[in-house]
Parts: sequence; structure tokens; C-alpha cells
Amino acid sequence: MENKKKLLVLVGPTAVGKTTISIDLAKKINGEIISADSMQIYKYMDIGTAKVTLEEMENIPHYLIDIIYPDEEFTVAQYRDKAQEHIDKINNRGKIPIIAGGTGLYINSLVYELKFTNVKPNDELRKKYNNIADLHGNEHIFDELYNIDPISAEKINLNDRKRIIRALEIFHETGKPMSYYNKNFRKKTEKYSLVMIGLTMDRSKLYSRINKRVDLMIQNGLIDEVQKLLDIGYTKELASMQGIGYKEIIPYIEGKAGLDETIQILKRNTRRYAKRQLTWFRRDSRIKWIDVNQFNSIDDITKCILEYADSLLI
RNA sequence: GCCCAGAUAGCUCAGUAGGUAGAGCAGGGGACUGAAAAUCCCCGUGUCGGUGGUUCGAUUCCGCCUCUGGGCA
Repeated sequence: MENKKKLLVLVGPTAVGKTTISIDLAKKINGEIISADSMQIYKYMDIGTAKVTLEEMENIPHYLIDIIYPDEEFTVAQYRDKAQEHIDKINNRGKIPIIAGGTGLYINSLVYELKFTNVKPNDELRKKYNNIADLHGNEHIFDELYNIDPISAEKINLNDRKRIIRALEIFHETGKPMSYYNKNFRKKTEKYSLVMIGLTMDRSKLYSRINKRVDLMIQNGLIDEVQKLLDIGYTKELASMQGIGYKEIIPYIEGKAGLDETIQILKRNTRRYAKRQLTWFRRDSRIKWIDVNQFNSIDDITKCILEYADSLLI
């Protein structure tokens, strides 16, 4: 029997304490950390993404943080390729890779047999379809999709323009409908000796942590950080600038919103994001959930994780 | 102490010419496959402040009480 590579995945909503716990865990199991966070990949975006600092890392190697500039494009497929490389290398060194992060799609790209088509984003095509939809309504492009790929069209809402366009894009580039590629939609990977841990806590406690963290971000200079990004020339249209903590601050900098209002919206959007993350991760039955409030210390939480992960420690 | 205005969903408020009520925000649930911190879908029962009265029936009308604003002393 072949020796499967080991993989420990640590997920959870924003502000639940993933960073601290992942580092403590890495120290105890001789692990290295691979981030699964779609915003921490960007350089210069530190405060708003609650990025780990060098000091916090405590010499534990971290990967896939600060890997591109905010105006560069990045996709899940790239993430998956890079992450898999790191997983292999860390295993080869006799250490345990820990995926830690909150971006569900990135996690799924490693933990399911996602067969991405080889259709890369086509900005021109996307622009074209956006224009059509602006002029004639979503119905127009939705109908086009329905004619070529009714199966996918059934699953996509008329208002979800992004997905309609992506499905059209796939057909346009390959001549085959998206549903053709999505046959093994939710096939769990068997590639790894895998343990998945989810961190959670009482919703109201999580929300007050989020609110406090946002206040702290503002205190620590989030507004300056956003201002600097704008000064460099990174515009609000960039995917990176759509991140929570950036898209809300820009109207304030532009004088279109007051500070209190801005902070309220930022807190709310972060709360909603945490909720969506929980929705996403709840779907994966492999995740073993840990309510972090039931423990008195980080050390106790890590010990609990180690019990779940004993199969990796042999 | 007196006069006036309020008291309805977690918050701000609307409403019922008497037949037990609905918006916004907040919040909850869900979807998701190369933009994902993105994008999208669904969800509103609450002693209508308390108590007594009128009435077949009161959150709605009347009395008293409590509380909160504002005004007069």
C-alpha cells in the first residue's frame, strides 16, 4: 500500500483565532503552515487582512502569503498548484503541512477532486457579456446560456451575472458546456491522509471579537494602509481592493462617507462574511468541529486537535 | 406638582375608520468549481407598556397606573 502524503486542514470563520492556534499546533507537531486566504496573498495588504506578522510566526515557515502584488491576477487553479507543491515538499522533509485559512474555494481545491477546465479568465469576453447584460438585461445572456447549457442554467440564478458569464466563457473557449466538466462535482480527494479541523464559537462571541478586531485595525492604521495603496496607483476596481476592509474604507477616503458609518459597515460586512464562511464549511462532513470557548487555553485547544489528528502523527 | 407627546419586531418607526399587525436596518438559513473577503437566492408572531372599562370582539375608543421625552412652574 502506498504511503499517502499527510495533510492537516484548519478552517474556520474570520477572527475565530486560526492564526494563533495554527502556530501553536505547528510547533507541537513539527508542522509548516500553508495559508488558504485569498487576500493574504497580496503584498502591502497587512492590517486589513489581519496578516500574521513575522514576530507571531515564531519561526514557523509560512507559505502563500505575500506572493503577488495587488494589481496582479490570481486564480484558484494557481492556488491549488502552488499549495500542492508545498504540501509535497513539506511531506518530503518529514514534516506535516497545515493548511490554515478561511477561503472555502481554496480549501476545496485541495480537498476535492476539482477538475478545473483549462479555461482561463478571458477579460475581453467578460467585458463583452457585461456590456450586453447592461444594455439588454441579464435575461439576454441567461437565455444564451440556457440554449447551450440548460443544466448549468438551471443551477444559476438569473441575477448571478458572474456565474452566468463564467459558464458562457467555458462554452465559448471549449465548445462544451460547463456541466460537462462538472460531472464529478463533489468527489472527495483520496490523495492525502487527511484530517480536517474546524474552529468555531458562539455566534455572539464571534461577532464581538470581530467588532473589536475592526476597531483595532482602525487604531493600527488601516486607513493609512488603504490610502497608501491608492497612492501607489492600485484602483478600487482591482480584485484585491474588493476585499473587506478595503472596499469600505475607500468611500471614506473619497469623502463620501463618515468615519462612524464606515466602521459600522466594515463590521457588518465582516460579520456577514464570517456567516458565509460557516455556511460553506458546514457542508463538509469530514470537518471535526471544535468550539474554542470550551477550552481555557490555546494549549488545551491544540491538545484537542492533536487527538483528532493522531492518525497523522504516527 | 401641572400640561403636552410618546410607549408596537433586537433597533428606528409605520399602521389598524375596533376583527390580534408591517417596512427599513440589524439578524438567520442556503447556494457556490480558474474574480470567492467575490457573486447570488430565501426568511418578519411580536404578552402592539400594565391594568380596569365599553363592546360579540380592544393593540386600536375611554379611565387609572408605570416609564421616557419636551414644556410650564
